[in-house]
Amino acid sequence: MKGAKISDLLASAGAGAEVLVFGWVRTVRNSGSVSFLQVNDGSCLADIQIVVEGDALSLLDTTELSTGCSVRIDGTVVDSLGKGQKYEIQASSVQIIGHADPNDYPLQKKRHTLEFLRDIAHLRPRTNTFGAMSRVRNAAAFAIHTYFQERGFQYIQTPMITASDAEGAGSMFRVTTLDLGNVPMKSGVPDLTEDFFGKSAYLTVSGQLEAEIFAQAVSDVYTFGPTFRAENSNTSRHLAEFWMVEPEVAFCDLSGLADLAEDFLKNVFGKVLDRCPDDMAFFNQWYDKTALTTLENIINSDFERITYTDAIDMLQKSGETFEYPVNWGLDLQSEHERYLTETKIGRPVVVTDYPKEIKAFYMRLNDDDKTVAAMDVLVPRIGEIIGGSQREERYDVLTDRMRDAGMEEAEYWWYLDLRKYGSVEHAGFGLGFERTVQFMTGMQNIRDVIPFPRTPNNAEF
RNA sequence: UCCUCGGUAGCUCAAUUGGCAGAGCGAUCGGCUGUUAACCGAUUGGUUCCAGGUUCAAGUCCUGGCCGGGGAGCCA
Repeated sequence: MKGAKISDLLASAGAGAEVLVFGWVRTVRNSGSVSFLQVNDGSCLADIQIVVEGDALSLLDTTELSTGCSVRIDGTVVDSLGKGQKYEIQASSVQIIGHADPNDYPLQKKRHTLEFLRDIAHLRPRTNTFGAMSRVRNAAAFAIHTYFQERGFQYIQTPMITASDAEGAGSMFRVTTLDLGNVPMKSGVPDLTEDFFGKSAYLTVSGQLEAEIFAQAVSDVYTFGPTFRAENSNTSRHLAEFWMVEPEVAFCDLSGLADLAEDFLKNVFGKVLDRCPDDMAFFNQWYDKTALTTLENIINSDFERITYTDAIDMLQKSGETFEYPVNWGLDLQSEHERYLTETKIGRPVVVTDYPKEIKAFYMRLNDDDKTVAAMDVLVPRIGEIIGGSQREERYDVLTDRMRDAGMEEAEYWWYLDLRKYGSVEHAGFGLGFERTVQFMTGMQNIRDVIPFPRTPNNAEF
């Protein structure tokens, strides 16, 4: 006999149904001849209350029952006599499956700090916060796939190991099978021809270049997978391993890409609100009182679109004093982005057409010869949630840009081939999945929106 | 990597000018006829992050290190 999910049981089973439930005990309350257990199985935020009395109680050693135990409950759904829940289960039997010694089980019947829970990442999914996080992440991932699948985008699995070491900014993790205690040397440097791939290999920082290959064959594609950055970043918004969504669209310009980004974000936010109302209400109550209204406002309003040049103008006329200078040609700092999206405009902003000097080589050069068709989607509190561009599809312009960037053309022969054979305009962006979840839930630290965060000096679990 | 704040009981925190290291929660035991982070009573709790130094005396001051929070840069 298979147990019922508590979520199904609370939603559909009426009083009188005989049920079997498996889960973990959250709290035990003993009161005279009756004991109350709250049991959670992770299917929903709510616990189900188990009432144990009479024969069921006399057969149970309540001193063995404690927070963290796994249990099997046989019983009947009844209308609750108490306040706080509609239904409860009148147990006919309670079996302890696995004990959790209360003397050393770390999770207590009280709130813990997020910092403490990070140290016990193997147990934190049993808390309300991380149960809710797991469900929201799941709903968001599903919404992302659904969004693209319903619009004819193909899901492309791009490689995690790459041999090109200049895909863009950012340090990469080296992948090697060489014995670090005994590296083969040749002319005083490591002989990488002895390594697994015969040359340097790294963990990918983006699936974009490979996604472009498929976009220029099957038109609309996206990737959704892990991405790695070896930067020594210690902030609430950075991870060494994170998940990135990268749509790449053929026959699409920057304006079309901005339309896609806006529609996509609104759609995903809407689906998560729809699918996880209890979890989102929980985050709204405990972590960010504005989370729900912010998301609803975004869904129902248009994103502001401004050029980089407009943004510089706004910042210079703002009357604000910034720590970093604002001048055309300089990149926007976090404080500038936050001023624009939080103070000046008050909703998501798409900033486009940045100076070519501060953006990547593959971004399409505009007719002014000074700017490129890049876009960043900025949202309050997080800053950049999406970075994207129309790609340079003109062979000569692209090779000029690569030369300016000091890149070796030969290493990108296949990327250049795409511009030689049936080249088309195309565009794509990268969305940080964890930043999206962080934004939706109002969680302050990105380490609390991924199951097992990888950051400098931390790869436990 | 830089700036800044912090590290005291299982957890969350207090400890005045350098002068006996504490509270709440948890846990344990007992009580309570339906509880909602149950409640009431008692008990239990310490390498004050580590290594040096100053001092009659260091949780507190000094030096070095480790770890964590917040901010910055890099970016998603």
